[in-house]
Amino acid sequence: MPELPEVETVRRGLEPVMTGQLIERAEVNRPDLRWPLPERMQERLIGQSVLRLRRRSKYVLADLGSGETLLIHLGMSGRMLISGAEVGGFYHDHPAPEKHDHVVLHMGQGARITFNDARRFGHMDLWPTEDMENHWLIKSLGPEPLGNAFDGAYMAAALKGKNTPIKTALLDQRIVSGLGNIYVCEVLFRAGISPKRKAGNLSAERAGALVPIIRDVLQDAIEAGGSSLRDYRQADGELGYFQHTFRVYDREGEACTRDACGGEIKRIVQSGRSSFYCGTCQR
DNA sequence: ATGTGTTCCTGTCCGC
DNA sequence: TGCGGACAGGAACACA
Repeated sequence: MPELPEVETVRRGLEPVMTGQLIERAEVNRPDLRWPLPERMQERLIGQSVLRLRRRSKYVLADLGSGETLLIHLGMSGRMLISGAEVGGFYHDHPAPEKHDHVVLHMGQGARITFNDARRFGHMDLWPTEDMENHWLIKSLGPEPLGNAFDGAYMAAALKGKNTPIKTALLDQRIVSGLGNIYVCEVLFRAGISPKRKAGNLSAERAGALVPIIRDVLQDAIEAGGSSLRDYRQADGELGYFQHTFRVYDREGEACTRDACGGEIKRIVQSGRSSFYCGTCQR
């Protein structure tokens, strides 16, 4: 699930129970996530205050009073659960422990944050705050799609000469960071560009036109996530999963929703991932 | 340097 | 109802 909008929703949901609060205790049930968790993680977390919660690409970054930053990546199946606190105006009691609860943070005021990740593609790390941009997972990330450095000129230059399909290029976090499989499909649909088109074959105009579309798609999804946080009425305090309707993703065989198109949504596999697109209006 | 395929894990769903 | 295979929102890594 977690692409940039979901990660941002998780960050916003964690903010009230983390920012300005103390980590009183940390449980590590399984240290072997995608990579081993950092040495002495519990000790380095215990007693630390959370100064601020940030997001870079699909990473949540919690700056601690110790001068270290806790990096959180959700991978494919990572979930964050808040309990012992109000979420969206509703108090969520502590649930029974579940199978893949790998890390549990016990915060001040009795709140608890549980990181659950069945596939264990997620990760956590601790790294000096001042050196965060040099963290090995962060340093080669491309620009933030919602930031100022990401503009039409940049996009055109980044795609120029690329032989790879545009679908693959937009998934490449070095080109632009934060998009995943779902939102790349949605972006290409809105742009009317076939996922099979070679990135370098796009005109500078069409490449540049991707920028406001990418921003809109992400912004819309973040807003949908925000409203799901506001109206939190689910049984648990799980963050980041919100019902969002997609125009093409997972709609193989359905009719294209673009006015007067009448095409059919197709699915192909590109570099091992499904691409959904309209064969008629995406060129 | 680039582009492509494989790999890490578990869970779910679909057809036989 | 069981079983095998495909597939899942990520991304590093090994290889041509």
